[in-house]
Amino acid sequence: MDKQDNFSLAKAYEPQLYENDIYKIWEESGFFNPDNLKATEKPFVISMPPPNATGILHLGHAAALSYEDLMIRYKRMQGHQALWLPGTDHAAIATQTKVEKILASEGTDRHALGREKFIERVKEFVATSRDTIQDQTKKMGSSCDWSREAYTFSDELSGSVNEAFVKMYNDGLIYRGLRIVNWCPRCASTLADDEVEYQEQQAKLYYIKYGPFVVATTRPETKLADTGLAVHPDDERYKDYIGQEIEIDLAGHKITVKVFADQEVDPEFGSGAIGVTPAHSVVDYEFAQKNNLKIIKLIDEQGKILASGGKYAGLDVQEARKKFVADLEQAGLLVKVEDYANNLSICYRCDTAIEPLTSEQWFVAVDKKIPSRQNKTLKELAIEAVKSGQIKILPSRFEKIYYHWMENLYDWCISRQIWWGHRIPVWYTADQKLIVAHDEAEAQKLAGGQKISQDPDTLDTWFSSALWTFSTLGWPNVEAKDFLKFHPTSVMETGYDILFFWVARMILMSEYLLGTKPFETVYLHGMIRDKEGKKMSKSLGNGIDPIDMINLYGTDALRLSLISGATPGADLKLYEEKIAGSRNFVNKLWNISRFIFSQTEHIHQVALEPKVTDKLDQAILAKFNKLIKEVTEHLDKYEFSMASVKLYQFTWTDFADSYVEIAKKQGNKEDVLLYILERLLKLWHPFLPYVTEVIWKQFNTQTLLMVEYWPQAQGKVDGQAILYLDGVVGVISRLRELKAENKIAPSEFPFCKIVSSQVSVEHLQLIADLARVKLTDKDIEIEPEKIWQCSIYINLKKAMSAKEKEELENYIKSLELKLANDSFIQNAPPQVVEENQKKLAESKQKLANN
RNA sequence: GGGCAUAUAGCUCAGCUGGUUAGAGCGCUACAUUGACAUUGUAGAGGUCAGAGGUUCGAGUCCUCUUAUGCCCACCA
Repeated sequence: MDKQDNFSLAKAYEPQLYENDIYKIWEESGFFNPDNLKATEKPFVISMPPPNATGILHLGHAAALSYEDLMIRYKRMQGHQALWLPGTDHAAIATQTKVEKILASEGTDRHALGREKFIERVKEFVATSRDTIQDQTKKMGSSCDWSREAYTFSDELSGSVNEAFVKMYNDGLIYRGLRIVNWCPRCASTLADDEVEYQEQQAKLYYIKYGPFVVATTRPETKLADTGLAVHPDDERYKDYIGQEIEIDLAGHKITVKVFADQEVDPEFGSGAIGVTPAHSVVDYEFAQKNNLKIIKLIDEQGKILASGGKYAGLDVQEARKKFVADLEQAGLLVKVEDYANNLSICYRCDTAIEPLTSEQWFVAVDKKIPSRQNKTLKELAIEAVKSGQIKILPSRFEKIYYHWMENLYDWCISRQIWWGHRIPVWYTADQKLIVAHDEAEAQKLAGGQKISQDPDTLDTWFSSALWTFSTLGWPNVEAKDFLKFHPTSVMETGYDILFFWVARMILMSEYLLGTKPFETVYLHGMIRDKEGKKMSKSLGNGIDPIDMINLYGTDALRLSLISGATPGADLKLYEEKIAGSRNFVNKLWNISRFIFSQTEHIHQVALEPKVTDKLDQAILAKFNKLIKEVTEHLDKYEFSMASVKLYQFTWTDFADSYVEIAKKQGNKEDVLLYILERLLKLWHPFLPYVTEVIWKQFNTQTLLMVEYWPQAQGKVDGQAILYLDGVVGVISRLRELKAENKIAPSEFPFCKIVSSQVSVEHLQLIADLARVKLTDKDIEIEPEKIWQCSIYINLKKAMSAKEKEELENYIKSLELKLANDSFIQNAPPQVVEENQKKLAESKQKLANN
């Protein structure tokens, strides 16, 4: 009995018992580090999109980690030196916001702490949340190289940030200028254009008597700083005013506006006249540039009215609006107020309404020709990298979106007024001379002994992330071993929601700084949603915590759930039942292994495909070879879900339900079973790393499955054998169907005679055993039923229902009609015609049998 | 306002360049079950492939329009 001694697998797979140990073994093996892998193929590299160092892992991260680890493990098994470089992002605004909230709950704020203490506080916070993220990343089974773990705010990476800044400044690609910017009053900082989100809101549209005009506005208070009035050039009502400067009295507040014409003005909207406030509207700022308007700054960085607002000075925007509207009304200048739906711009980090205002900031010039790059602009370089096909974006429709975004990009505002982030590497002398340097010492030298102070602003967090693929590999040291070996990276796997924030900027920076692409392929995954398709969020309470799922069902189950059904660019609905289903599959794989091992005298590896004579063995090997081919092809095409579905079907249906059952009856299949199982574990490993590695241990090879070679299909796929197996299974199913239909208990064995010239006696017996019928040689007085290559004589009948009969008759009719159609016979390929004839014959037979 | 995506069984999704009576998993129904697995097995019910036109011998699959949903972009005050 004591085959039990051969193996030690519990009845059900309990992931909690194994996962931590297995991860430790992997980690200690050193194989996460490509330096310890034999180089048989060129390196395969993924830079892990650095999660923000602020919080916990959510399902989006879990999905990304699953896809990335899948690719990395697959490539590693194929003999590539696979490098998956992990890290975290200091996430400037997000982190600062978070810590400010904590401070607020303690009744203090960053100003009370002061800059240095505040930064210390953020560092503490980041250190603990980074540990959490690292633990959770490990829990997902991620085979990333922790020895190369990076952090955007480390000394090394800060060095590359300064290097990039200085180089760009020297090339004239970074400049300081007074322009209108997006200002978040809560963050007290500028934002880049793409960091602004829009939220539809119900607003009021105020119609204000404005000298001889009426203007409509959603923000009446800004009218205090109007310096222009725009009308359509063909608008008869206002033609005479064009070019004039008009003084306007707004309930005591006097302004002077220059009237000008612009095609952009819609004469139908509102009154057809637009009051222009250059300092506080992006559109108006552009009007001002074109028409040489004065710019009066009305609102300050705290959202308060400046002295230019006259008696409203000192009020905050909302109060000023109220008061001003009341004053207008009293002066009889408020014509009417309408309800109006418009888009409010809000901060993507804290949802606060954005205040556009003019301010002196640092910008990256995206439209400036670069002499060292054949006079191309940053924009052009970034567009070309994709247009030329050097970088592929999956799914490809995002390439168009990418072009559109790039083409419409304005200069990128990179200075932020927050404290947490890379300090802008610019120093000022007492007489405001500006010094750009790599560090303070260099700046000091350049200042020639003068006293200097550093610019207080920090850089946009995306500036440092844009360098991620190479700053993590040693750049700016272009001789660095890692940089030479691993850049450009292979795949950038990330969510489509940060295509612009991050992917686009990495391309831009890499093309400019290195003259090469940062990666070959961009794989954009979709968002993870709940069963209703809603975004998972804390406020909705519909979020699933990946760690909870791992504790309940195991990491492998979670990973498989995130992989199957996911296609690039498409959102994935995830729900607990799906994860439970994956858990069931993992357990199935476990039990298949358990059974095979229990049947085996000595568990061993079977190096070569077993030589077999039985057609059923040939068939399962043929199906398996086909599977290897398909799975490999799907993975090469980034069709992860397809690969998992094919593996799932083979494992459960073909292998467990069909072949293992056959093997139980026939016996003596040890080598075929072991041969397939061993390779099946390998194929599954990138999807289900833990359970496969645990089972693998039973082979006692002292090797890790993680670094075993990816299986290769042997020879041509034997299609004949596959058809034979499918035929046998078909007959078994038919017999079971007849039994079930006739309410014959599974334990009963009705007599049955099966005649076939193609199927061996042994296999006929097998069919009978699996279908649970008793074979007899005696004649049974009944019309045989023809299934595949067998004639079945059995005293059972499935009575065709009236509906089924009707359906069959209709089907026969449609076939007859089709075959009677000359143009079908002429146009359709002969193969198709033949198939239809065959189907007709079969259907007629089936009808006759009833 | 522009663009993109999706629409197939109660639910989540396959269905490649047009040619099996449209498939899977979950759920549902019936039956079974103490030596791989109830995290199981066997069988079954369930769809006019969003709607309307068109191309074709033939359309879930191609074209046009319509509808619904979701997303992205956009300076309509």
